[in-house]
Amino acid sequence: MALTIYNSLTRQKEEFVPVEPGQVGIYVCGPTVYGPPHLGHAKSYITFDVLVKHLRNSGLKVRYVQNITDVGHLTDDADAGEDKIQRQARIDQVHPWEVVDKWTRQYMNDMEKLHVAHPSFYVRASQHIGEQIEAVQALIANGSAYEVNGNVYFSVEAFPEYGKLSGRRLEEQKEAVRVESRGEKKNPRDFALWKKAEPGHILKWNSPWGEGYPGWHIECSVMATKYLGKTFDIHGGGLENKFPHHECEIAQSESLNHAPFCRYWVHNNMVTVDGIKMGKSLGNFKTCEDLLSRHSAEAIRAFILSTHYRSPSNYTEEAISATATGLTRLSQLQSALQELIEKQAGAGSADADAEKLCVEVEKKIVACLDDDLDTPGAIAALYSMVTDANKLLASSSLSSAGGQRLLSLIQKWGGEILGILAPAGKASAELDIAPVMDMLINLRKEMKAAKKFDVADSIRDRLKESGILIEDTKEGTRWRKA
RNA sequence: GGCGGCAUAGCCAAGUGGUAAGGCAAUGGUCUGCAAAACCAUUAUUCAUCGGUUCGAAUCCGAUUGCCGCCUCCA
Repeated sequence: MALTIYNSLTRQKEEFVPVEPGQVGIYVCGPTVYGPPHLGHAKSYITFDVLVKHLRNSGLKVRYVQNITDVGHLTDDADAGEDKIQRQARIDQVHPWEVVDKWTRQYMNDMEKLHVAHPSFYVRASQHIGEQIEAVQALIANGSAYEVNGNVYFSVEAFPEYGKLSGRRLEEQKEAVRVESRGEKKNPRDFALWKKAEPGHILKWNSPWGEGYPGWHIECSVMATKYLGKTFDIHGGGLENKFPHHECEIAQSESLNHAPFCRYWVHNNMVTVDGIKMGKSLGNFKTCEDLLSRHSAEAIRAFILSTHYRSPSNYTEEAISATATGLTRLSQLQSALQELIEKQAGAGSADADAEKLCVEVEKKIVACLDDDLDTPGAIAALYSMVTDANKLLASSSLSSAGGQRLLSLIQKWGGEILGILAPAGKASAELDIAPVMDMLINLRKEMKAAKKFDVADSIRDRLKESGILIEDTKEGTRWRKA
């Protein structure tokens, strides 16, 4: 069984074969750090988080590199516009590096809260200025680029395959672009490799062409090939980056290295809110911080992963709430299994069934993830396993060992890999309310014995109002947080 | 205008030629003093519409309608 993944470059699903057997190099476009991380970031990075975890679980050694774009870049790829970071710095009246630092930290914080594992390492555009300058020089030297007035442009006509990723034909594009936008470029589709710093521009570096800063696309080409090789396995990112960003990356890299840049292009789809594009100008974008204040990380992940990565996720409050409700079945099972394990139940006749169930479910989950990262399918497999596990549990013929087997399975896939199951028992570290709860539960038990059900119900109702649920079972009363 | 994607039950969502996964919501039942949780059962003769290919199509092809994204920064 091996991974099959949809390759945007060939527009079909392909069996994944790494350049180096047993090893995977993956590069994912990270955020430009000038504002709060939002649900769109979450979709992208949760997707690649699961991909990487799945690859590692499959026995592959993965080097996962993600960039942090901390060099401004213009709001407009033509010659107008302002550096995004600098603009934010002006608005906040701080130094650009303060903007960069603040949002880098926020990004990493949010990702950690969302159980998105750290990449193998992050790379920063600002720390690879030298390499970028060298790449631009080499491109000029081999005739792929030219300098005009301190700006350097890549000449798309020097790369006949330009457009192969996005399906845009250069000839068709020419007509569409208005002549007046051409400026000093030889071809209006030429894109900047190096920009001259206008007066007042703060984030700038010395270069053979004077003070300036690197163009938008060159950082990814340089950093990806530096750490992963001239031809590496997977390049990931959001769909909206397919053109022009990724198209330009291919043009630069392949003109420079004369080797295929990346074998598999993986693009995740977008997030909409109530059916409409999420965007700053529309004022409907959901930040991770805001979402995390109202929903668990597990619910957010489950919401994202319950839609295939190549389909758009439509955020509605109703949808994410329903997802969260569904998730309680999984955590209920986890608690029930832990209870069984603590009881140290002896050999059970259902253990063989549990083992069989685990083998089947794991096989199914792996098959789903291997099939172009079908996370909705994997979650469905996990859910139907919950029903079966509950049946085994209800049969009272499961031993602690059998319970442990089931528990390990849901913790591995639900917890570690998909990240939709919170580890149990981590709650209430601040204050141990267990003794208080014991007291209340005993009191309620006495009331029930005395047939004072109104009092017993009142205790239960009031606890519910405080966010604690009381459940009477044959083994006694238990409680949990709502 | 160019490029790409999507339309599956009240809602979310799989399905990649062999006769519609899973979740939420709802209803009935078992259990319970009553609940909760759990389990059982029911909920799409049908996959936007119209044609075509095929023994057979939600799945392939064509047309139509609607929605979304990209083409300017964006995950």
